[in-house]
Amino acid sequence: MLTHAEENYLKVIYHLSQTEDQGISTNAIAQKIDTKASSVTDMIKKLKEKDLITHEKYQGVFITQLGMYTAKMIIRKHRLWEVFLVDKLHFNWDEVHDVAEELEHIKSEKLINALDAFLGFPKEDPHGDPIPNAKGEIPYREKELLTETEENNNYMCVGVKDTSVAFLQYLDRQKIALGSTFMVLKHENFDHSVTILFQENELTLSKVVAQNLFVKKI
Amino acid sequence: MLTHAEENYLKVIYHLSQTEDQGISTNAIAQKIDTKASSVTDMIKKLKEKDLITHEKYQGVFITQLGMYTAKMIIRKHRLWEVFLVDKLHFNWDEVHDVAEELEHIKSEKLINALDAFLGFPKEDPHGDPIPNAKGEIPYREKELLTETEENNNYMCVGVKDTSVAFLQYLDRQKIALGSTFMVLKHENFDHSVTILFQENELTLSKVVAQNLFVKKI
DNA sequence: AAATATTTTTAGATTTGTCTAAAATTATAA
DNA sequence: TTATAATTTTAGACAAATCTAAAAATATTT
Repeated sequence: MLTHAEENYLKVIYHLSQTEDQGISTNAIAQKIDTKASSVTDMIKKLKEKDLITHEKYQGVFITQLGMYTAKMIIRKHRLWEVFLVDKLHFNWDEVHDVAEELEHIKSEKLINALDAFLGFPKEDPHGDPIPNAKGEIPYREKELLTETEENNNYMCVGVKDTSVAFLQYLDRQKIALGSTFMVLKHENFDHSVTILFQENELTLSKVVAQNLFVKKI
Repeated sequence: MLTHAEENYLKVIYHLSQTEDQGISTNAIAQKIDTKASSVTDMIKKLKEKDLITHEKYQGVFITQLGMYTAKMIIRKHRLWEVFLVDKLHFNWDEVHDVAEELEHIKSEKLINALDAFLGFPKEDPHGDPIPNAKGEIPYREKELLTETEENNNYMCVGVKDTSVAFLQYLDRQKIALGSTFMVLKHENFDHSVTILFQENELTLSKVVAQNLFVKKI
């Protein structure tokens, strides 16, 4: 059984491992958890002791199979609770993160599987991120960044890379939500902005925005 | 902001205060929390510092107005989550306590009020205990113990005093649930058992059972 | 009312998770 | 390739919540 702190570290190590085939550095973890490197070193010892990660002094952290499965169960809980908050309690997608960070630590397999069924076995959370199933399998969904799209093709918005309140509220103001469809009109070479035809209007999205919107060709 | 431990102590002190107009003794708290008296003394200092209780050395604990309100908000959360588990996730009434003990510590006023609305502003939890509203008001419901009833009158089961798994499963086996109706046939003087006419059968309930069943005359 | 028992508090220790400051190691640069 | 910089670990400290053992206060009993 893991403490809340151990679960939070493990989740961060899992996410960092997704885009890193080297060992994860102590500093990288410290930065994500917003803590000091010395605290991370201490926690590394505890997670290693529980066979969730491997670690040699000064060599970075690798997550084990057990660690990956455990992390995916935490992520499963987080994302299912987010769906609950949005679908059932009518939270906005920018309001769910902090509450889900607390709810993800509730320890009851029966609870989370019953919640999954109650929600209709959703495949994605309110930000378009995939929800691991009870076995730890993560459903694949085709998607690409708006920056990678082709002009004069139609796309549907299927996810956000940045899930910050600021970005989500920006999208709300532009009336862009998951499921929104549009045509890509022009990739501007100069500033890498993307102009789309959305709800009968031309809308220009900056590079930063385009780099954080996942879309799918339709 | 309170820690989980502080909330658990406060809840226990609140419950003990309901049936005690003296100060609550250190030992009484220790017994309920299943901890040592010395640990209780330490925690008393913390709760006193936060103005949730008053306490003079060796004199027992009294809960303050702030303490009562705070405790009722925790109980509100506990009972609303129990309703959610039973009504929405189809938990049995004997399976909800431990999970609700965890869920009651989730800190979000918006969450708990949205949950209240989602559940249709229930007045009672799955054991018939009243749910404080957002202001801390506790709805009153007429009820008496089965031991106090009159022969040849009709009653409805409206709550349980003992919420242990053993008692709840016993009631399940007898097919007695909240809302069940029956006629009280006989109070047996010898052993204080109560015989009822329930679903066309005579059923004799022991003194222990009758002392823990809340009913209402219909 | 003094002796005994019980309750409560204090003192000091332990575990978890954090910190600062210093030491050890690795990486970078002149 | 040595000097410098950055990273990582260790050492020691602290707060929260717990414990045991002993001391202090209160309650009970003869």
